[in-house]
Amino acid sequence: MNQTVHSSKPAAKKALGQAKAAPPPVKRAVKRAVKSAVKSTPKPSLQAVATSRTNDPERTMAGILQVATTEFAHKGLAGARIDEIAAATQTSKRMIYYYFASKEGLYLAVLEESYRRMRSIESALHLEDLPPEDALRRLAAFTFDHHHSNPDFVRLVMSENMNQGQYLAQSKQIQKLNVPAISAIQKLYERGVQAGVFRSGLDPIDIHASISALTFFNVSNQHTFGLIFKRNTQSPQAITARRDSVVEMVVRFVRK
Amino acid sequence: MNQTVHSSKPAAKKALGQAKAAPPPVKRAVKRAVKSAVKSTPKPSLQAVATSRTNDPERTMAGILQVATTEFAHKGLAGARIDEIAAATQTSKRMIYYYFASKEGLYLAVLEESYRRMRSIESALHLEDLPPEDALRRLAAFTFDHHHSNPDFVRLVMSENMNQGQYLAQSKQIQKLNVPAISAIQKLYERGVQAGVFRSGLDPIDIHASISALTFFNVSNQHTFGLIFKRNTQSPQAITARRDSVVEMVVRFVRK
DNA sequence: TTCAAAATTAACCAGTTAGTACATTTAGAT
DNA sequence: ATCTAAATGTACTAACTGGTTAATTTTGAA
Repeated sequence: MNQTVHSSKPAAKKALGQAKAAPPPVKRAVKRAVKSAVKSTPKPSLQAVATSRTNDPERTMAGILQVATTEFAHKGLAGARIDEIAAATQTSKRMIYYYFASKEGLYLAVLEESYRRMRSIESALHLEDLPPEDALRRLAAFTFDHHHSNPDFVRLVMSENMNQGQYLAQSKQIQKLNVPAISAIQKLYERGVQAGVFRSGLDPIDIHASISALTFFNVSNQHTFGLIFKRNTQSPQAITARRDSVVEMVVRFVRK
Repeated sequence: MNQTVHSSKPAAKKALGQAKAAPPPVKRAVKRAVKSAVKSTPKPSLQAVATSRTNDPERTMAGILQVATTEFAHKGLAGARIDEIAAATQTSKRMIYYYFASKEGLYLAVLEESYRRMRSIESALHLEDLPPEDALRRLAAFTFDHHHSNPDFVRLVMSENMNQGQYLAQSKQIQKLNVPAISAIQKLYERGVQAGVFRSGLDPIDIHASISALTFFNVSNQHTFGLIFKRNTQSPQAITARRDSVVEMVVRFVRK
């Protein structure tokens, strides 16, 4: 008869396979939260609080996402523990399942949120205002710093590659976000070619791949690399030197 | 009284912290196996086999390691399942613990074995026979192919970086292996500088880092990258183009 | 031939972990 | 003021999972 979609244990595995475990409550809650954010959000004063509960779905979800991001970034999907996420939250495990339906659902939400945040930061670089080579240097240096100061994002991407991209593949959202990133470098490159400072015939995506590779690896493989070559790859000097080297490499690659 | 080193549950956590879970049986078994490999290895003929057991510790261990390598490479340390490894083996779960003491012990053994195998392949490149730039091209192209055709190794390294290198840090063995790798590129680079074709003042380890980054990323991030840029990064043409680009990038970086 | 150590098997176990049932409280709409 | 849906807390569970116990068979050496 009318069960709640599925009966007992196989729930998680189903969600995994279907990518459609997204619970209705989520959207409604978000909508409401936006509203409440507009209207002066009457939070109880610290004094008045004693034993009463405060419903704040937006904050609850945001809190869960924040904690979960750290957990998944540090331990990966398989290594992360829902109980530990719940414990580090202001709320309970029940709420995680209420909003995100499953461990996989939460992981996907974390992935989406992280990608979204990263791309939104990337936007305001104003490469158009600079001469092509300067713009390229700036882009490379910025990407380097970007990865370096967002290790959790890097680790989430590593984790997702361990998962063979199966969760990213489920998210239409994320895949839309990344088209603008490439158009920036494309315009920059074409500008350089027309100015006669860049050699022609290169593929913007290939250039982007190289920049990503050089800057991503610096964070993603810091542990094994540092260990094997007995070198502190994370000292300020090492970081600066490495960034200069990466920028130089990228520029020399496209320069005529 | 005389227990087998440790008594009940904390065994795994101990192995993790101490790096000294290596069970005595291992070395003895290896020694013996070498011997038996010399003396015509009396394996039972296929016909004669029926219900009797055959002791072959070397093969048992090798089989476990092989299966475990695949499992850990695909699912990482946390995602891997001892039961699944055991099931895919000719032998039983008990044997895994007999030889490797714990999940972590097995993981470390896999890591060591993989690093060892990779480095031993890298040896015979004969870069000395080529002019510096050709040698550099060859080294870069080889490294690219090497990573591309050993995705399991790449994934193990990714996994270990997710673990923040804590298992690699336990292995003296592995850390010794990697010094020769850098001396090759160092000699090559110095040769190029003296020949006047490479610019001076570069750091061989930095060059190595760039080569590794460009070639490693191509495998490690193939899933997320391909998905986001809607590009098949693994077609033969794409691979060839990418390799050419990487080689060109490296050469242009060091060239005068 | 005997015998002890090494190798192996099969059944078992206790802690962990994702997920749930159920009861309760909050809050906006009428 | 009332009422209903959304939000939340507590306690629970079934399955999984790393690891073990105890008994058995092989094997090489004396």
